[in-house]
Amino acid sequence: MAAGNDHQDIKREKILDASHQRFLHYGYSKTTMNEIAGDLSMSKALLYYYFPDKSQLYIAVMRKLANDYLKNLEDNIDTFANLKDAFVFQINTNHDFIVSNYNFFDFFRLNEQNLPDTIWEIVEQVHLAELNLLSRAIKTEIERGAIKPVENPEEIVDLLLDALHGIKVGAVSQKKVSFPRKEHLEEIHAKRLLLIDIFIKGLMY
Amino acid sequence: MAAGNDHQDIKREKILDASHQRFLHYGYSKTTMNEIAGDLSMSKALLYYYFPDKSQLYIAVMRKLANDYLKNLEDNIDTFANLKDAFVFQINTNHDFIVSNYNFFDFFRLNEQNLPDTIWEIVEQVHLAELNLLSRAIKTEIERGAIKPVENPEEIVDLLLDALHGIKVGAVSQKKVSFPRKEHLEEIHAKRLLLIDIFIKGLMY
DNA sequence: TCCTGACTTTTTTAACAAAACTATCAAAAA
DNA sequence: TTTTTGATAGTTTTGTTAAAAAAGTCAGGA
Repeated sequence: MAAGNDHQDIKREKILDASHQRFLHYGYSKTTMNEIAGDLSMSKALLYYYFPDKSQLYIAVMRKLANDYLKNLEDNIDTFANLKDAFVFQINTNHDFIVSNYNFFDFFRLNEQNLPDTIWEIVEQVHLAELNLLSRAIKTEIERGAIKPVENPEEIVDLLLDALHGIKVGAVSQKKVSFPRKEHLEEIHAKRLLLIDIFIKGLMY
Repeated sequence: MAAGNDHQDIKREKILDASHQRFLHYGYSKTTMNEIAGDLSMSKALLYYYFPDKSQLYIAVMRKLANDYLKNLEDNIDTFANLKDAFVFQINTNHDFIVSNYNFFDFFRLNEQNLPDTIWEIVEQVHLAELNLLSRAIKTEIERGAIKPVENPEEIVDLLLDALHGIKVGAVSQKKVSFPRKEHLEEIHAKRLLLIDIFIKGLMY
């Protein structure tokens, strides 16, 4: 029983890896179940033995990425001496995450049709986790007496995350595109560091 | 000659008004030249006598809106005692402008296909004007000694405008939609005021 | 329990005709 | 000479349908 599940889990992982590669390079709608099965030298029907349908497979890949990202954040966010370092770590981690999975998220935008609705739940989940982690960091900093007490830390963090998310580069017309181009990521990252700097000072005494 | 041009200008204004109404209610691609002509009880061919084509007509409407908006900003932005009031005036003005032309801008988003490319020039123009006005406000405040000197005021204003633009409300999935829903505008406005407050404090000594 | 080939059902694509719309123009009206 | 229009040419969008591709199922084999 246990050995059987182990074997199943290993196979599931292999399927997730192969799917990840396909989705990363070609996106959801340009990846077929036959192609994934072909990469793994297995029949398409076997994919349906391990995953109920294509959308659930995609979601499973996404969930794995999200878990890795959150794990990284949770393991480190409490280790910093002050609020600014914690916030800087969050945007650095986020930046690295986006860079290494750029194509995956490039496809994962409004342009892509037929994306399963449930992915938004994962995004929501990640967002809530980030909100909690950073709110806790603010509360700690207030107790420490380093910044002014605020009635609602979650509100402040939500505001900051929105603001960070709004940072774009280039001309206005370029800013309208939903997902930033790869060559702009570094510049966006730099601007976010600047925003963090000003924002944190605004919270201080 | 002068009387002739006057008459032409009046007619052009009437066409712009009728077009504005149509574009406001139905958007660019769902408005036909026949409908505009019908509203004015004139032939479609006459529209082409006053405007070279449909896109130029749309752009003319847009330019008129932009000019009114900028005029309002330029006339008042220098009359404030401090930087915060100037910034608050900017977002209030912007808010009112969006509210009263909501449908126009609701259509004016990525969903709308076939929008003439040249409209981005107008958006860019408005953005640059805002950038200049607000940068000047910062410079004034620095001379006044109220905030810390910054090497590049334009950079700061650009950052703030991006951040303000990123402010959304509701769940993450809702935030993905390009243009905010009408019932969220007030909440967004409130959050922007909060962001301004923190941001300005971050610029102060 | 794990796996497959063959099969059914659903979705996407391509081609093309019909309809709607933009844009033009010669000529009439003012 | 300037302003206006009906008729019409040219282009884009829409609707239809058949073929191709892909998703998803299933009976049965190892």
